[in-house]
Amino acid sequence: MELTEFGRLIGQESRVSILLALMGGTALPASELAYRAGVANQTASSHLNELTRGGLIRRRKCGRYHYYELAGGEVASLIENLARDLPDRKGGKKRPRIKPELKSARFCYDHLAGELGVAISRGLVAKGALFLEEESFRLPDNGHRIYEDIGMDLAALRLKKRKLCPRCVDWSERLPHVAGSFGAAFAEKMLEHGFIRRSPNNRSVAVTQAGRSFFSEVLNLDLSFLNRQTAVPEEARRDFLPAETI
Amino acid sequence: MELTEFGRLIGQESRVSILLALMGGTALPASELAYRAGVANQTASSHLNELTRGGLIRRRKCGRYHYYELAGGEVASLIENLARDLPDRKGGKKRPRIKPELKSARFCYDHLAGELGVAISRGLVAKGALFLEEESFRLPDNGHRIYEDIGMDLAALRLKKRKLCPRCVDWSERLPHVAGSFGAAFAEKMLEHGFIRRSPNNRSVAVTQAGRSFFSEVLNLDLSFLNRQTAVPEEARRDFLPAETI
DNA sequence: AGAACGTTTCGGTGAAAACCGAAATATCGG
DNA sequence: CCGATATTTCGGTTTTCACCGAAACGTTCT
Repeated sequence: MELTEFGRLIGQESRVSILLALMGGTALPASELAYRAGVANQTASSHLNELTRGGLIRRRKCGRYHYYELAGGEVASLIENLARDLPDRKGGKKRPRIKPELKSARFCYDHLAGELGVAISRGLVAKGALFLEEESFRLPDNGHRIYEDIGMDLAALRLKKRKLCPRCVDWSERLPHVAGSFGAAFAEKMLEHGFIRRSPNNRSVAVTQAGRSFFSEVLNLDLSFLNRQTAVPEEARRDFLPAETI
Repeated sequence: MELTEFGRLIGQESRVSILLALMGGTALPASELAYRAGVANQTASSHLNELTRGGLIRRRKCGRYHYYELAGGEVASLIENLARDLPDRKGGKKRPRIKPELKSARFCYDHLAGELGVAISRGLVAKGALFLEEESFRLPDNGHRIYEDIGMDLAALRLKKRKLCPRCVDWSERLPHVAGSFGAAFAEKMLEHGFIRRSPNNRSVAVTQAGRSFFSEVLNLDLSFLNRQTAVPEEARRDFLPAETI
């Protein structure tokens, strides 16, 4: 894509809202995206069309529903990296505050990011279950007890053509955490075991009681950052969604 | 800055032309930028205003001339990285061809990039005058004969607060080369010694005969990539500047 | 088949903004 | 001080495009 073309696409609030809504990696139907962007369905439809033509998102039809999703992990990291590296305007107003629940734990496309994502990667490294290398992480050749215990099949992951465990430098934390097929599979396992739960509203993630035990006992993580925010006991699907800040 | 705001700024051909014209790191007067963008001075002036307010460029007044330049190396790498990572539109037209003279050797803000930049960094590493590390390069503690011979003062560079020799992953080559205060000082020395010459039209760089000797004899570089393009014996300031592709 | 629903296409409106001519401002060189 | 040059500000025109109402299209449900 052209630089100008890309700029035009992300130079408009509604389209950015759509992209940010998709940053969690889940596909969403057109009307939901229209709702989150705060525009009529027709308007969103044309935006979705442009984003698709630009190669940033793609469409999966499912009956009468049209699900849209990011065109790939590269697009997600492109946007995250961009948001991370934008210069602070000198005299002007500073960057808007990051939502606390996004800062502490969120999905970055298909793997975990935020303080939790960084902490997990650190914990795995500390346990010798992951090695920090120059461009990416590396998994131990013989696997690791931790992965067996949660039922991950590393051999299957190695066969995929996708990068196994590249480093992703966090937008909010500016620290590396593990991405790629391993990062995605690990996050998936965390969901399966009920250690984390996705928010229905955005890409933030809540750590369950079982998750707290797992992370603190198996990975020795310090989860104090989770207590900073006032705990919301039961998160309901909100009818009004405030505009997403990345 | 805001994601949307940034997108709006680079979502317009004239403003992108201005930014690309400044990517070489040299400050240019307003009228020159208007000329390169192909718009009237008044139009360029308003664009320059917006880019300045967005923190992407800054102004240095010099008498009746107003010189504009990129706000810093971070902005340059932001744009280079962005251009590098943009997705290819699937069915659509592919990315425009890179100009050969930009591909082979160019300035990236204040250091050398392109095939020449990558080759130099490689050559320095091969000579033991530079070490490739995780996030950045490293210089030998005792300096190196090469730097003495070209008159570089490494001690002075170490005192600057700017990063000494970070890695910059090339937009066209997708390979690391050396940036930072060292990268800038090295490029400056190459200019001083007449090993390279800047194009007056864009940020491309020509290697002189003396430069060829230096690079091939001192750094053992294979400079065959310089012969791919039809040599332009004397590059004149062109009156008509074709639109810059990044 | 017909109603209901999600989505897209079409057409028109209104607002934003890219652009330039003219005039204002600032500096330089006599 | 005056004319020349570089740049910006102001005003007005034109283009672009975000937006939504209405209608068309496709799928599901009954």
